[in-house]
Amino acid sequence: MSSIIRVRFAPSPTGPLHMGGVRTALYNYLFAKKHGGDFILRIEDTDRNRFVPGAEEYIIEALTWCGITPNEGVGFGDGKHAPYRQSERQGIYKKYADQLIGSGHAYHAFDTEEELGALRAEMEQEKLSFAYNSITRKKLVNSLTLSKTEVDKRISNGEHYVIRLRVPENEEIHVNDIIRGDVSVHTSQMDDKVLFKSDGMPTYHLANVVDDYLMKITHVIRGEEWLPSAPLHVLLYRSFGWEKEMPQFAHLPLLLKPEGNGKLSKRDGDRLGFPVFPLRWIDPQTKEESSGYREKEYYPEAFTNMLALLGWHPSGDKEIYSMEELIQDFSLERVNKSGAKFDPEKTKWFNQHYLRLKPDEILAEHLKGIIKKEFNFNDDDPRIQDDFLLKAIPLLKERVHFEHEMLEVGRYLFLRPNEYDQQVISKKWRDSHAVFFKALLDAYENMNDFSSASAEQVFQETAAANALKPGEVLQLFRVFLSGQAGGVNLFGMAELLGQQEVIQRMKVALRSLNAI
RNA sequence: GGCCCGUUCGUCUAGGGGUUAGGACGCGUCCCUUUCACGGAUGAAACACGAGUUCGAUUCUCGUACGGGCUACCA
Repeated sequence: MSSIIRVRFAPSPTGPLHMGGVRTALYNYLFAKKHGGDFILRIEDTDRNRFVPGAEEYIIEALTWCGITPNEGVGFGDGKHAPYRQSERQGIYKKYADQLIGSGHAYHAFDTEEELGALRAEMEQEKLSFAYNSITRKKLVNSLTLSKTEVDKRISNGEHYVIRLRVPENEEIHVNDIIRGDVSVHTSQMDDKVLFKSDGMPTYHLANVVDDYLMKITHVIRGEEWLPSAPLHVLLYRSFGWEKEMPQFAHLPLLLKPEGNGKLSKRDGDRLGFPVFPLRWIDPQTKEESSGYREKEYYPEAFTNMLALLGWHPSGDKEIYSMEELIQDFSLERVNKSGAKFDPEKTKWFNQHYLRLKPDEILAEHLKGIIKKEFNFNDDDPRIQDDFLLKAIPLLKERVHFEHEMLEVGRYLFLRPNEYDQQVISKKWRDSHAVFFKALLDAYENMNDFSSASAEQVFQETAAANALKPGEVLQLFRVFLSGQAGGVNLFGMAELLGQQEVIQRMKVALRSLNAI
């Protein structure tokens, strides 16, 4: 009786989703698709203080851009288990918290945040740490130390309270993790976590377990930062009597910053010069802008390919993976245990790879857009016509990692040079070369078929006729055409520019050298 | 501090009791190209340390070191 696989990605809308979150979503998605299961997007917005407007929309847009599309959940059509936003499920949780109180697995606690904070500070003074647990709960203000009438009175008086899990004494709690195997924690190390807050909202722990149960989640795939609270969740399933329905856990290794130590964070990206977010984000409060992979012209397939391999690896050497192939090959068993430092260089390499795979027609179309934006050419300008652009792309696409670099690298294909590389001129130019270039000009003017091959042939012949090795004048020719010492294939460029333009550019250059 | 998790080239990783420890990014050299890039070839570059088990450990076990995570009425 294999029930259908159901997984969920459950971010909280406290800001833009960062790439670590995207990877978690990706692994969930891959696992679900691999097994023909469901992938659900649930929004965990139980913390009203940290709610950030726009964050939920950002999450949906980011997943969509990456091609990681939930088939159920917020923003992706209603499913059987709607709503998928925890703030809209608020009425559900209290009942379950009360169930735990009824069965003796949880209790009311009246200690205020301030009181506990003071206690904590006090103990820290003496180098001790405070935990609300099986020892300290006996000395604090809760339904275990207060009489039933006192508790009822406080509650009916509207006094604020929280509901805490009553962690059993002296037990080993085991979590069977698909990636890490058996992980166990002794209950003496656990504290009586708050399940239900005094503002009427559940905490993550309660809401998460209840929703996963209600939504029939079979596998919880999430970041390693949740591993320490996994035993608590196991305890919750047990306390509810849901052990048979308990999902399997898989805790993913963290994404680490490229340099130094620690978890990859918002700050690293713009400091180190790469995005940590899939999409650009402008903080609604501070107006601070964080760059995104999409706006930096990374392709989503390059981004997801890179992300998939950061923590997971197939048994072979294959590295270029389409989403379909990832779904084919993915397995949680092959997810690594250790954290992975993110490498921006390799991400660029992935992008370069996918750029070369793009059809020239697409790149030409995009280049047209870039040029129009940059130069204000007329619509009928020959330099933005398809046939011209289509010939330019092969010259450019091999030398760039990103589309916008095509213009940076090949600016001179579209504009005449306004200055010439002086190093080349002073190193290579001899007044005696004027004879050769005048002859070349002449020869080019008289050509009928001006192609890359014929232009090169004529160049060679003219050089020979002038007793010159081509190498002596080739780079000068390049500088005359482009202004630059290096660049795209020289005679390919000549063919692209065309006979008349080549002649024009040569004349301008030779005049500036007083050679003609 | 306590608890939990981890540790193969600089980075991502494959491998797994006996291997010249493999690949990719990056870096170096050479070839191609009279440029640059692409491509091709090639080089440098790793099993954290110490015990134990074993004929033999990078691989298994235990410690140590180091790294990371968690330790809120945040997720």
